[in-house]
Amino acid sequence: MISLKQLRYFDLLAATGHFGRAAERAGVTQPALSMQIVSLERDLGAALVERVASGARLTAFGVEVAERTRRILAAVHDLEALGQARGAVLSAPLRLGIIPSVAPFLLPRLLDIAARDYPALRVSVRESITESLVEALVGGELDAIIASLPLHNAELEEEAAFQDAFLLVAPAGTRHARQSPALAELISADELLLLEDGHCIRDQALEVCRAIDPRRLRSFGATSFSTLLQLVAAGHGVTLLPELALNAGIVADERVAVVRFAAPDPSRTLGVAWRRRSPRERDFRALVGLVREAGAGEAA
Amino acid sequence: MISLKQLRYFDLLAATGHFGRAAERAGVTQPALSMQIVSLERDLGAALVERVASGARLTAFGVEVAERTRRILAAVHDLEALGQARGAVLSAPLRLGIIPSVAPFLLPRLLDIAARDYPALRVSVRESITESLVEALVGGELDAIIASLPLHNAELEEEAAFQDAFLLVAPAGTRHARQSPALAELISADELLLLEDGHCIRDQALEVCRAIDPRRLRSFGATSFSTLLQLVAAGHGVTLLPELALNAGIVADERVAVVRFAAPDPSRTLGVAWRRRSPRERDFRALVGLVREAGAGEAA
DNA sequence: TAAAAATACTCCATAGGTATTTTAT
DNA sequence: ATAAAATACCTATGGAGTATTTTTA
Repeated sequence: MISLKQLRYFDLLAATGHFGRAAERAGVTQPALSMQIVSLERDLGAALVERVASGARLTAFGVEVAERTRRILAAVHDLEALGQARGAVLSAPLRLGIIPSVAPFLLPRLLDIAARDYPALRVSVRESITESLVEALVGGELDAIIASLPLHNAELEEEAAFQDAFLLVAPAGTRHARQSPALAELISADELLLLEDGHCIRDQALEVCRAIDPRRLRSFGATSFSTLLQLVAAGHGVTLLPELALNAGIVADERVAVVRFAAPDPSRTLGVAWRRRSPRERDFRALVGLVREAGAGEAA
Repeated sequence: MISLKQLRYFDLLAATGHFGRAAERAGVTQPALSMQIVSLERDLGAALVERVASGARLTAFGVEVAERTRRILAAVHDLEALGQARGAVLSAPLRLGIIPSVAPFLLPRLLDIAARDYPALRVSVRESITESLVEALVGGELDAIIASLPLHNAELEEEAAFQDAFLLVAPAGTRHARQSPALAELISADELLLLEDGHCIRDQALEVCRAIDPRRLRSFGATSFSTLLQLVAAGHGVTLLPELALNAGIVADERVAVVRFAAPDPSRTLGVAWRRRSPRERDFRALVGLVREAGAGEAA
């Protein structure tokens, strides 16, 4: 009969790939963990890991079991949180994920507002691209994430906080800088500068510039807006910048001009997502309010 | 620390409402089960049941925990099934749900076909309305259900098997019986006879007869097509019958006429649904094939 | 008063610890 | 030869059994 102990140990083993380190993180000795893994393999009727000299390597079956294990442990985690959820709103520690194109501009104000309204709240933040945030969220490593919505994931629930418009940033004096309102159709593939692959804002920008064939883009991608702005200032092309970033004052270079697109101006929806049936839904809805206030504050 | 043992016992307690009977079903003594429930309550920090003279009554918190518990146990059940899933297709016992408006006409042929193609398969069937089938499916009591799709449930995956057309059944000689092709708009609320509330086919029939205000319907509802047909034969009104039922030969009364609607004739989609990430997806897709064959056989 | 659950206690299965051996590179 | 996991063996926690008491309608 399968036990949660087996699953907890196996989850750590899958994460570390090493019996000894998994045991250490579980707070037990290596043989204790080994025995539970063996018993889990017996219960499931197949090997979960391949024992190699460097440690443990998941079998294909093990990968499948590890994923299910994470979901089960996340559900148990939520069940345990259910008891505590009946305390004050946003009082329990919050493990928050946030995408890189938002984090530097929203987090400072968000944390200020949170500290003001919910002084007891302790927030730990992970910054990463949407894909890995969603994975961590579903796997129970995070409680909620701030990202561009919708995420199209049936296991998640989400609520929009505010709209973030895209603005065109071009070298001062060029035709794009004079254009008003800017037309996304006029941007060509060889002048558009974007963040590297994986950033949702890259895909969104390409969505805005429908005429561009993604394969014709320059192959490199920047890792930050600052880099992009430096490239634009040096005359290497144009880029799209979310209003959120602009309002945070990251454009302070006379060599670049910022142009608003014609209405309806392209924008993305920023908001909060969490696991369906998380007992902390009340917390997360309150968080949406904070994000909205932080976003509005930046936009003001 | 929460254990599956606690959850398994609590699930039985929630189902029986009685410590003694839950213990019996768990195969342990009453004190053993009681202690696990107490320890679960301690872990969750609140009472799950109210101890009354007649047994145990779930608290509001307990109801919430019971629902989560069922989901967790279903996920664990699926995990355990993962090991066995690598046997032959449709070889493990199948707990199948099926709606009443389909069961009597499809099941005989379906079971014949299954016995022919998968002699090792053991099927246990539960017949009930969609709502309770879905609940049982999500809770892990059933492996798959045959129902009218789509079910609009994010936790389920589904595949259509075949279309089942609606036919009009009217007393022979009346205007409806002469009408060809039949017009759903000509049916009035006081002559339409339907199954009782909860049967999906009732809602589907009302969907077909858009002009009818459901509140103006006769308040009673029949519990079977046979009853409906008797009523129609006796001249009490008309009803809609799925082609599946007709082909099973349940209309053998000269006093009633069956009329096909004009193209595009109204129909419902029948198919199979199962829990997302069930390891037996391969089984269920094979089942869809059987259902399709059984449905086509009836339609021939 | 009767049915049901909690408590008291006893026992044993098993999880986990330490020490050691086996395995793989 | 070395790191890692399995095995052997011992201990102790706690899950489960029986007997009994307490609770509640």
